[in-house]
Amino acid sequence: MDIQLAVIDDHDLFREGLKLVLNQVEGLHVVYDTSNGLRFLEMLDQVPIDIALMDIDMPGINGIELTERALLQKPDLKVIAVSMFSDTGHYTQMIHAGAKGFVLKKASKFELEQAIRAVHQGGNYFSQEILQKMAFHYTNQAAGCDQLTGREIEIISLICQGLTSQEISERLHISIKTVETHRSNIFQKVGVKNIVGLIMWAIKNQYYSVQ
Amino acid sequence: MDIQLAVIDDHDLFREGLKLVLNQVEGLHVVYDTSNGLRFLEMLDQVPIDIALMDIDMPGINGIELTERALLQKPDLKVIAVSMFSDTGHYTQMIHAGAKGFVLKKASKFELEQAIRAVHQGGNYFSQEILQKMAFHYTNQAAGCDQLTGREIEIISLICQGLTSQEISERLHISIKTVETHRSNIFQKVGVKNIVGLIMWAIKNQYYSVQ
DNA sequence: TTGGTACTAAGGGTTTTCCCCGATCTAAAA
DNA sequence: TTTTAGATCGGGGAAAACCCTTAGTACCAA
Repeated sequence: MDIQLAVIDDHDLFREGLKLVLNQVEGLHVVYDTSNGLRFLEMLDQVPIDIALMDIDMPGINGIELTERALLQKPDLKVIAVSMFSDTGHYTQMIHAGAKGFVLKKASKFELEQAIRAVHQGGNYFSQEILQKMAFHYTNQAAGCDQLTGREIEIISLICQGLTSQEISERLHISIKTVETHRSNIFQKVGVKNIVGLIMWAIKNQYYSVQ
Repeated sequence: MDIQLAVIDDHDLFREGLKLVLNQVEGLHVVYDTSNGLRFLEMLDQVPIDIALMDIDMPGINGIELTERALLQKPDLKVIAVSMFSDTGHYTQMIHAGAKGFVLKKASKFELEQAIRAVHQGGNYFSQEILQKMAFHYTNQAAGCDQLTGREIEIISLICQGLTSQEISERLHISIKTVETHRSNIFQKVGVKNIVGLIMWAIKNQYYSVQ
């Protein structure tokens, strides 16, 4: 019996190509594909799907929320994230949502096949780049505090508004050194190396909106 | 006679899929594909290629420099950018380099086919999203604000990607002092006081896309 | 009571940003 | 031919960002 796959990705060209690539592989079969996450949820009970290959950044409902809702609806579904980005914000949220694998879009078809087979047999698969970031965060961090604290989120917002550390310290009536400490902690947690990366991360993860 | 296509993209999965999708289309034939820009330049004289479908963001030599060098080597080659991003920095540089078309990776295969046929007949093709941004900038520049030069737009794009002035100077093979001068001029023209303001401005005015 | 987490703070360092200033070269435009 | 705009490069300096380490306090929960 073939492994029954679904592809959820709003990029038509990529989705179309992925379907062709995977159907060429012995033992794999793409039985459903869509650009629309909500439509996927509707079809989930009607089409027999083993593994869903899911993009994260999509308009409307994103891959993280979609994974959560899909697993609530069908707990034995397996989800593999197939994403453009390997940043911490993306993969931690995806893992937390219940994804069993994370493969980058720049992967080869062999790697993707490997991920599918591993997850189908009840295992996990994470691409090398993700594993390295995990290891980095694991070793460089005092165990597991991956989530941002309230104060940190507050400071992210102020940084995104263009305030300097000096200005933030005045606004919050704390020392500039405290602000700098928070800043460093945020960079580490989020996995970026400077303010530009932080802003991009914050916008991507909706910690800050541009409009 | 089929239209002979080449695909240059470092994302294996996407390139593989694109090849399959295009070869399904009547009258199109992918005769060469690679993830390596320099190898493409070597093959350019040996394989008969009408149109190159080129990614922009690639490790090593990027799509912009690659387009310039390919057109120098084979002036009758036609280049269509197939990019993830539709920001001004990307498409202005690509047009300047000599690309005849610009299609997003989230396009449908029908749109890509349309672009290929238009360019093959000596025309241009730019996706709707690009055209709208062009119009947006055209009208906004008519409304009086200082106009940015090509180099300045290029540098805005690199700043938004998180590169320091040092890194930008290395990427563009110019002095760090030159980068700093451009930076100051950009701040003055745009009317912001630091890098955070610039990034917010760039995103708001669609000089850079977050996703 | 002990341990973990969050928030606070500081020292002391390097790197980068940001802001002056002036300057040369080239190509296009007037 | 002269002017102008764009790109290039430099010195010097103040401010801000960034990095690493250590540490006190308060609070909550096991």
